[in-house]
Amino acid sequence: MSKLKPAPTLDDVAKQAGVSTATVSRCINTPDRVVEATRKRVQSAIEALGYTPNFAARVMAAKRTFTIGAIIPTMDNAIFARGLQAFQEELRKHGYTLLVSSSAYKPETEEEQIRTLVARGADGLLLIGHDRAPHIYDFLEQRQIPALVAWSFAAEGKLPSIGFDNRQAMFDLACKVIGLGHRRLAMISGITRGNDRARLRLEGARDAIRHHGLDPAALQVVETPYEIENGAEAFSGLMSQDTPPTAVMCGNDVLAAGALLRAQDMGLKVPQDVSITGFDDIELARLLRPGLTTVHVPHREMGGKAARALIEMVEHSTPGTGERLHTHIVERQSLSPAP
Amino acid sequence: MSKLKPAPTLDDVAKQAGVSTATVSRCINTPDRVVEATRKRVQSAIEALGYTPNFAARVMAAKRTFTIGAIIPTMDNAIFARGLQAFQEELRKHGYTLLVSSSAYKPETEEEQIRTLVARGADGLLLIGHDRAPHIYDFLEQRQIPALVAWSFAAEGKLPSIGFDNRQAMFDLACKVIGLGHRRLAMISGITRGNDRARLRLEGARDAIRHHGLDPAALQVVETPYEIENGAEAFSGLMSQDTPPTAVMCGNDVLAAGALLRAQDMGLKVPQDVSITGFDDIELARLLRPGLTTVHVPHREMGGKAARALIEMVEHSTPGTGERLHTHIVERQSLSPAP
DNA sequence: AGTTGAAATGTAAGCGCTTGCATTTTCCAT
DNA sequence: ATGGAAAATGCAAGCGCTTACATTTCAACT
Repeated sequence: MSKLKPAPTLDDVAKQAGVSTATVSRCINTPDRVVEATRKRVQSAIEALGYTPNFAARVMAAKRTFTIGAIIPTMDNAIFARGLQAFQEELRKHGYTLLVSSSAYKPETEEEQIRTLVARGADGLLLIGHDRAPHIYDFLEQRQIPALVAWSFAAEGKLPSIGFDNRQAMFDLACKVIGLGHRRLAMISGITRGNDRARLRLEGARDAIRHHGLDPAALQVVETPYEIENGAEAFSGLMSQDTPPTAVMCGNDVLAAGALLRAQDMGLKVPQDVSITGFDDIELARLLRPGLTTVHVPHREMGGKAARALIEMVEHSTPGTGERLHTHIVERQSLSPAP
Repeated sequence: MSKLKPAPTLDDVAKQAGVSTATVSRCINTPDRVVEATRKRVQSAIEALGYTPNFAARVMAAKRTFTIGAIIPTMDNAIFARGLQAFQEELRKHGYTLLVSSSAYKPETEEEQIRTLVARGADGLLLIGHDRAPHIYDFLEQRQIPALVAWSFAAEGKLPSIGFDNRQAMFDLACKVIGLGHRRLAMISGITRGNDRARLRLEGARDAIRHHGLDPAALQVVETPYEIENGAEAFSGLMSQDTPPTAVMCGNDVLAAGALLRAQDMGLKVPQDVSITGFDDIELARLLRPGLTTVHVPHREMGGKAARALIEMVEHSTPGTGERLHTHIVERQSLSPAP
């Protein structure tokens, strides 16, 4: 019944204001290049018509989207939530919009998402970690898409990175565990294939074993996807051996939460019977009982700095500079001296 | 130094394959309208060139984006994570991409995001809850943008909704609390302004008070934003009164987690000294100790159904049909009979 | 009043794709 | 072989915007 007016266009506004489309465009994009009186007239035309610029058309004409894409391994748990939130907030301050997608920890999916985001005209990309097929880096370079890695710092990476030293951080934590007298250790690691953060964390733990002159066999390792249930399963597998570990280090807080939960279900007291540690210091770590001893990662700082660095790359076509952020151990109650 | 080839276009592919651009376009969009041999030739040209269609151009020409926008109040905690994940997965199955943004619980921001998403050509919109300024509904209608509400069911809403009955659910929970003998009750509610979920949950609790013939003053109410710290603060405020409540119902699990944590810090035993309940049944509810008694919301089901309903609306221009989903109380350890 | 350069505005050419319509090719029944 | 309908392909007009370049307007000087 009702007439369907199509969305108003620049032309409609121009006509209504009695100016050319170029002037309307300038009013929107470079207001100072238009005289006051005209600007006002255009402004009221815009309001009268309820005009909103068509994004796709603008992109086509201007070759800029003011959009930054980010591909994170998962949205499901809180690991990336705070850092990404900070990233988005900083972007917003500079007039950029964030497009997020998740790769579900699958390299193929990540590649597809990268292509999608590039096709959508992302001015820049935020990627997590350094491990990915070389041809992806080639693609990015060929297309001249500024990209930055976060959550993992590597001075000599293909892309600049803003992150921390996963290996060193886990090394420090493992040293602390060993220093507390633990000699039968286990690590519940994330899947290391295609995931340098997981791999480096595991390496860091191994470094510590070596550093303290312990038998490499003193560290049992289980690899499993980052999910609560998997942490729980891995934990019970580990603890139902004849001589179970006295400390279980987890590749991240989610896995640790699963372990902790399962420990309680098994009637094991943490930390009296077994110590558990995490990594990331997500909010959950503070909420669990006992509180989780873990590695604190400066998520918000990382997100904010990554945003600024990426914008710098996009706007000035600079190669971009990385930065190594500091982590520290947060001691709560889940780690204590070996029994 | 290196030559910067611009991204290959349809024209390049057409030239390389020796066909017209129309044929290349058809190869991509309607492969069955192109003969086998041609299709192969085009396909290899695409691969040889590393061609990716330009999204903005496609949108301009086709007036379709295969993009659905969603505006959620927050990404910061897990309240919307699972439902949204399911929503996205279902969308993906049907070839749609999800664009998410968060309004930070601010109506003005929500409106801005709606406009942005529409400008970006979203084929449809997912909104949370029914409370918003009428002119937003007018805008959506005028622009003919299919939109659906989730997380709150209302048969007579301006937009179809796929959600549950917040009021009834909280009523049921409150009845259970009262049935356990609690007579001094408190509710830590989310901010009700512009948030029908929060408002209806509070109403439900009040309904229960009335239903059991209790003095309305038997229910103390504190309104505070949905953040852990606020839940904690509200809780200590409530408990440091002369005759504190014996049961504190929280507007959601995040608030409840804060309350629980603070209770422990205050040396209060839950549920012996005070009972605490939540709402939503996010993962956290299961991880806390004691486990949180809460209202289970079928997040994944809701997300999946919302996606299907919205796609239906988009593709067939139907008005869309809502659905009321069922919730149920999950009993864990944080609620027990009054002391 | 007449110049003149700067500021404001207008003109129009694309940006890369889809799609209605026109044209050519294919293939079958005759 | 051949006519003709159906299938395949080509042609070209936009989609709504930005921006280089052309033109007009304006104000400040002679």
